[in-house]
Formats: sequence, C-alpha cells, structure tokens
Amino acid sequence: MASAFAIIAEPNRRAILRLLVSSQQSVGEIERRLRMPQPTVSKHLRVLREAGFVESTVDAQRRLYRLKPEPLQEVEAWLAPFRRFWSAHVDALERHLDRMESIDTNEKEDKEKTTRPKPRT
Amino acid sequence: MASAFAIIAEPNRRAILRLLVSSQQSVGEIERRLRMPQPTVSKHLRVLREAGFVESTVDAQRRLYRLKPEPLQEVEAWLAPFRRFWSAHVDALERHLDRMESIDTNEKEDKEKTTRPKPRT
DNA sequence: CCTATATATACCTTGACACGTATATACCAT
DNA sequence: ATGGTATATACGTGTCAAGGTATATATAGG
Repeated sequence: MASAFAIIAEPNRRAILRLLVSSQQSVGEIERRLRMPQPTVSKHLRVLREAGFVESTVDAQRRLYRLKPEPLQEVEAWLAPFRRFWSAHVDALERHLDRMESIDTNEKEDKEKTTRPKPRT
Repeated sequence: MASAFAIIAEPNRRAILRLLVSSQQSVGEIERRLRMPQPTVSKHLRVLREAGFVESTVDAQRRLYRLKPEPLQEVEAWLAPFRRFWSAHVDALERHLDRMESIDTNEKEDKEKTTRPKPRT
C-alpha cells in the first residue's frame, strides 16, 4: 500500500484532488476540465480510491467522485513539526513561490556545480 | 526539476527531513541515526539540496546539513485549500451521525444527484 | 608525502509507474 | 435485443528513480 506522499507525487492526481475540493465530479467532468484522456482519469481515480483519497457513488452510468479527508490529513500531520521551524522564514516563501511560478516548466540539469565550500566557525 | 511532492515521496528523504527539524546534522550522524548506507544518504541529500530542502556548510571533513523552509512551505500552501474542506467534512459527519443516531442500525445507500451533468458536445 | 577519515559520485541493475491504444463492462433508451 | 453513452481495465512500452558496490575527491594529521 503506497503512502499518501507517493500518491500526491503525481501532478495529474493533485489536479484531480484540487478539482474535487469544490464539489464532487463525474469522471467525464474531470476529463473535460483537466483535458485528460478518459483512461488516464479512471486509472488515477482508481489509485486515489484505493489509497482512500476519494470515494464514489453511482449515478446512472456516471460515477461521482468526492474527497475523503484522511490521507491528506496524514500529510498535514507529517508537516506539522516543520511549522514551528519555518515560522521565522515567512517572507522567504513568497520569493520562492514567485520563482516557481516564473520557472514552472523549466527543466535544467546541472552537472556538479553544487555547493561552494565556505569555512564555518 | 522535480516538484517538492516528488521529493518527499521517498521515505528515506522524509526521515532525513524529520531528523533535521531538531538541528543540523552531519552526513555521518544521519547515516548512523537512520542506519542507512552512506552513499544512500549522500545521494538523497543531493536530491534534497538541489530541490532546495536543505543547505550545507563545511566543517573540516564534515558537511553539516540543515533545513530550508521554502519547499515544504510550498506543500503547505497546496494543502491549505483542503483544510476548509476538512472542517466542513467534520461538521457534515457530525450532522450525519446525529441523524443516524435516531435511525441507528439502518443500512444506508446514498443515491443523491446533486450535480446534474450536461451531455458532452 | 602518506594515511585515515568523511563525503561525493559513477556504473549497473531492477522495479515501479505513467501513458496510449484497444477493448471490456455497465447502464440507459428505443 | 440494439445501439449509445459512461467508465473501467488489459496490455505493451518507455522512462526514471532507487539501491548496491566500487571508487573518487577533499581534508586533517603525522
């Protein structure tokens, strides 16, 4: 059984979860809104369902999927101890998110220029 | 460039991050505390460093790694919209349990059709 | 310089997984 | 039953990441 973290590592699954925050959706609605092939949607929904992120009810031929809270609360719980730590660095987040927004789809692979050693103490 | 979610999908990396919450650690300390082979530690630290989760400073032959807040704050930011849903869900659950309290041992099959999807084009 | 210690990287193998295409199943209507 | 719609699954394929082992780099001390 995969951890909640592995489940939300997949961008399409995160998109589905975000979409379901507002309200439950049928597979077709998800497919249309996220412009994702139907088998892809169904397969990701299956993963999400088996991991407890969503549940479904039948409505004629449709299946309506909606969120279940537990797995994301597990992530939340893991994240909790870090909050004390980063409360001192709030302003740094906005700069970081701005950078992420502008870079976004950029894929850059750097060779070995990692950390410049600097004497400490 | 992998997203923060992909980075924390790996259990060993989450363990390293948890360990660094308390204070900065050298590679050897991480290796010993988590009982993880040294190349494994170094490789995960490299991934964490390139993703901005940690930074290092040199102390003689040692490298001391410490947390950086931004990527986990990004996760936190993504998680935020779900928190409203959780509280709503808890409320709904309580109302539901109140209803079930009077009905008690009834089997429940829900067939609500709240959203009526339109046929596709 | 030589050795020991601490950390990083290279190479290989293996397994997981995401995607596309095709097909199967379920349900409704005529 | 037939056809149409909605969703699920099976299969083949390519990619990518994690682990293990061996080795390379850096630094301290004699």
